[in-house]
Amino acid sequence: MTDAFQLDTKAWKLLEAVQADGRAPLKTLAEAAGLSIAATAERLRRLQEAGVIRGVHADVDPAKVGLPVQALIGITTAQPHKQALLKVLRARTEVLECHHVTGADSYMMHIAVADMAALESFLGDINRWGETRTAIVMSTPIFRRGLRRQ
Amino acid sequence: MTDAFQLDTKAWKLLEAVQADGRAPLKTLAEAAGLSIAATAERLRRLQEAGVIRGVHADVDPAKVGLPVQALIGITTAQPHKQALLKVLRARTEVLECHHVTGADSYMMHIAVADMAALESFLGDINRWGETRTAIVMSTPIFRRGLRRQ
DNA sequence: AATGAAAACCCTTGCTG
DNA sequence: CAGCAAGGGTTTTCATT
Repeated sequence: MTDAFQLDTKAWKLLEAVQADGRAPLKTLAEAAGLSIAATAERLRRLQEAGVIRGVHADVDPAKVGLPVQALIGITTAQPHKQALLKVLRARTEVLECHHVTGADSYMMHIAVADMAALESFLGDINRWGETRTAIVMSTPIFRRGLRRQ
Repeated sequence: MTDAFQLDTKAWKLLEAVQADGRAPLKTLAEAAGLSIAATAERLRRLQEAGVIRGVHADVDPAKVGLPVQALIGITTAQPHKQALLKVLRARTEVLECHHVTGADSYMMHIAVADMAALESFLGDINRWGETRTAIVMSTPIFRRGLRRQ
C-alpha cells in the first residue's frame, strides 16, 4: 500500500526538476532528466499514478495575503474528543497543517493568522478541547525542501 | 517589505485554482478566475513577482521514495551554537522544514527518514547541539491546505 | 488592466528503429 | 527509450481599448 517506488537516476532528476518548478514545460523537465519529451511525459504520468507525486501546487506566502503571524501549536486531547476537535480544526482556515503524533501532545498543528488577537482568539476556541502549547514562528530557515536522492 | 498584497475576488479565485492544480493550463485557470487567458497569465506573472506565489512545486510523498517515518523534533540550543546547528540541519536531507521559534525550543523541525534506526542516528547526531524532544507522526489529517480568502 | 487575434511554442500520438 | 512528423492545444506577444 505505501511501498516505495523503484526510482532510477533519471526518475530522481525528473522529481527534482518538477519539485523545483512544477510549471516547467516538459521540454525543460526532459532536459533535466536526460530523457526525451515523450518518455518524460510517460514517466510523470506513472509517478503521479503511483502516488509518488501527490500533486503540483502553487505555494502562496501567508504573510502576503494578510496572515503574517505563524505558530506551531500542540494540543493534548482525550481520545473521545479527537474526532470533534479534528472537525473543528478542518473548519478553521487558520490551520495549514495538522499531524496526529505520539507523546504528550495528541496533535501538532501549524497555523497562520492576521495578528496576535487572532491567535489569542484561535487558542481560546480550541482550548475547549484540551491543553495547548504554542510556539510562535520567528522565521523559517529551512522551508519545504524538496526530497532528494539519499 | 512583507506587506499584504491587494487581492480582489478574481485574484483569490486564481490563487485557489493554481493552489489546487499548479499544472492546470491557463485556459482552466482563466475559467476559474473569470478572466481571459492573457489577463490570467499577466496576473499570475505579477503575483509571482510580488512574492504572493513563492513558486509552484510538485509534492512528492516521502513514504513512496523510501522515507516512511516522519517526526517533529524540537531542539533547545544556546545562542552561540545556533548557526552551527543550522548549517548541520541544512546539510541533512532528512530535514523537510525547520522553524526558529519562541519558547523552550530554539528550533522545531519536520523530518522524514527510512526507519527507526535512521531516526535514532539522526537524533544522536543533533543531540550534540542541544536537548531534543521528538514526536513521531502517526498520520497527517490536515495536509498543507491551500490558503483561502478569510 | 483587459481583450482578441496572430505567431510561436508545446504536447500528444503514432510510427520506426 | 530515441527520434521524427503531423495535428491540435497552449502560451506569448502585441495592438487596441
